Amino acid sequence: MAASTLTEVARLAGVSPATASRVLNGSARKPGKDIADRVRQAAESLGYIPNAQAQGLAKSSSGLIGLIVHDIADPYFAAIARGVQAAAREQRKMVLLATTGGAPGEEREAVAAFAARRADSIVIAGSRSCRTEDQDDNTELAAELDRYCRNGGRVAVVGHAVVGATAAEGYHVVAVPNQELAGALAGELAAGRDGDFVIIGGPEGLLTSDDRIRGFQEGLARAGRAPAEILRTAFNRAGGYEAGLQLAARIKAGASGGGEAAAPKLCIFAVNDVMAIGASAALRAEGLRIPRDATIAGFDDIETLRDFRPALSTVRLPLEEIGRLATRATARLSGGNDADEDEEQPTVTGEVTLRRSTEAVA
Amino acid sequence: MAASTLTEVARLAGVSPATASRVLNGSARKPGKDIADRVRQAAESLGYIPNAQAQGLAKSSSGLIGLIVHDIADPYFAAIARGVQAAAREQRKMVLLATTGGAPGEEREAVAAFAARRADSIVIAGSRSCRTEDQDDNTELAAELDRYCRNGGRVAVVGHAVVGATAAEGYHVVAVPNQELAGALAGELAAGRDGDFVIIGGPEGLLTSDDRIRGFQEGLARAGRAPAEILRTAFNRAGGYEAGLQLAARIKAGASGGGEAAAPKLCIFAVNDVMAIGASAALRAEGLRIPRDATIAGFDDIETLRDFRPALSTVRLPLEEIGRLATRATARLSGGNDADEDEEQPTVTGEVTLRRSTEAVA
DNA sequence: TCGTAGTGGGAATGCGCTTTCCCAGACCAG
DNA sequence: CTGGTCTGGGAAAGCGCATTCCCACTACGA
Repeated sequence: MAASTLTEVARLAGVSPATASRVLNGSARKPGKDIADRVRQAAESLGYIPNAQAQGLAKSSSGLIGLIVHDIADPYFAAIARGVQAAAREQRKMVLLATTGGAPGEEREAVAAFAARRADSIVIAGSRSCRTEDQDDNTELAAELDRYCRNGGRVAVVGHAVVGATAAEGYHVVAVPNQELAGALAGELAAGRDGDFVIIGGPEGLLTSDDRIRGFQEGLARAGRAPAEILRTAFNRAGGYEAGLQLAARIKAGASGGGEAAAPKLCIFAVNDVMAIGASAALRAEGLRIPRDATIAGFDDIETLRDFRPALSTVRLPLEEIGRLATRATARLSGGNDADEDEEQPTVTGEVTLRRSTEAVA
Repeated sequence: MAASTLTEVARLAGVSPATASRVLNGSARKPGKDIADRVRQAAESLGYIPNAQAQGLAKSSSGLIGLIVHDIADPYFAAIARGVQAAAREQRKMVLLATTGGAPGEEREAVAAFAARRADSIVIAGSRSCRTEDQDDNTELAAELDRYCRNGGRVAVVGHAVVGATAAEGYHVVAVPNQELAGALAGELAAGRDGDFVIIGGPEGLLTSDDRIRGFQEGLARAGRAPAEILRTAFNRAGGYEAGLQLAARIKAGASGGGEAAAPKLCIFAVNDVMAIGASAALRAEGLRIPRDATIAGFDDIETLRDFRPALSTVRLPLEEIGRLATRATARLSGGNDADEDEEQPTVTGEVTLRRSTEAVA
């Protein structure tokens, strides 16, 4: 038994398919009450479910929102996804998920797939990369997005514009003040502390990571501190762990080496919480304690990680809200005047959140 | 400029749409090489992207897999989602996401929406509920799923069959041995420990929670221990925290009250990791230490939570694998003989993982 | 030489729905 | 009573593609 069609419903109700369509799926024209009831009843008794594909074909709009993330199991993306999902529900749309591991090439494929499905809009989360090895893929990704926009699609990208994208119609960027916030964090950390700073960053060219690093250095400079050394590693827990091991060795060497009064403690800034947790685990595995032997801060304020001990100092980012904003941005139809559109853009703000992991121990 | 169509490509290449279709999208008939090249080139120059909606309409199959979870930001579901996504990619399909908060009513809506989109299959994750208040919704959900299956859809549900679902064709259940594993956990915890046990469980009627509770009690019984008291609370961190506060008060009362030799320590079993973490946080907030003042174990072995201190004893569940299995189960076409189908079903196993949080302190 | 199978391409139909266009009847003012 | 405007319903034309026929042509054996 195949799913029943509008035509069948119409026949059962004794009306034309046109009328059935008008009553079952919103239309400007409202058929008479008695007829409407008949149709609705027929639909009910047949268990009619409109074929969204056909509807999409006919109306050329699918009710789909494409979401591109690196990894849906990463709590950072999961939080954003929750926001996207919530906003999608507001718009009575469904979200199509694509995970790419962050590779621009796969992102391009995902965009193409979304375009093929005629997704009404696309939300791209996840750090943009401008590494030279990604250059070609980025160009293609930009071209694909461009085409998608020209064909009427709306896209929102979290953080940074896709490298090389020409600011087409319908292209939104939800700016995240990574740099400013990292600077503020550095400022607060620098106050009343005299040890050196070390940054555990992602691979060079990852825009989010680079912004946070740059901002942190700027903040340090403003506080009259020397720039921090930068350790490059993978942008995930494993990377943080690895860097943490290096630092642990260094700290232990410093502690045993210097007979002088307690060498000023190292303050570690990992460019995201997950890396910070990895680094903490490494330090702990090496027998070091936080904040006694070193202090550490992250970025993002991942919800799942808030129960960690020592509580991680970090920068709170309204991840879910970001997802929501991005999604909403793609929803604004070209109805209003363009000027308005730019004004209304709500802006994302974060908040430096100092916790135990960077406290001075008595 | 609208997206270009197959017809346009065909015209540019100087062939019929039929031929263009045959070369661009796999067909049994392979047109001649020269023609194929011409078509491909035309498609390339036009930036042709096939309209998946139209394809779906014509072939009546969408290349979509629907995934239903309670909350995508919950690491449990995020992990499963990752597996589903991976399996979907194997099948060259995309995943459509729906979050329901666990309400059967919303799950029904999601199934209907997936059916409307003609999703090829649906994967339902998340604990089934058999609370009386959900009874009606469950019935409707079951009916909806039934209809979906009858219309050729395949569905896989993680853990338990939807209450009231008639085992239709194409309905798979990925069994998770919650009960057995909880029993094993209880057994291992009971060995060499004499304090009382307390279970922090979800609301009565949540099947997953109930299974784990039942299994744990059985395990306790096998070990010759009295059944544990059960605290019912919300199936999330907040619930765990709340229960933790209660227990903390109780522990403190017991400690101060009894002048006798150290009252045997309480061992807490929270039916999932997130709740366990919540409970731990509550205990800590009340000045109690784990495992010194009480021991605690969870269930799931959520990846993000593994760096927690004290490391949480738990039962490792291959969440990602579960998502993958569920998705693959829906992929098996009715090609093979049915007998085979049942044999091959790979089975999910977990592993009791004792860590610091349940160690006996010296 | 003719007949037949086989090959490769095109015309046409339909997937299920929306929407424009058309038409019959109702209703009102003149 | 007639001409006009609404109103509400139906017919039909797509939306973009897959696919079933059908046909022209070639190749081959008899």
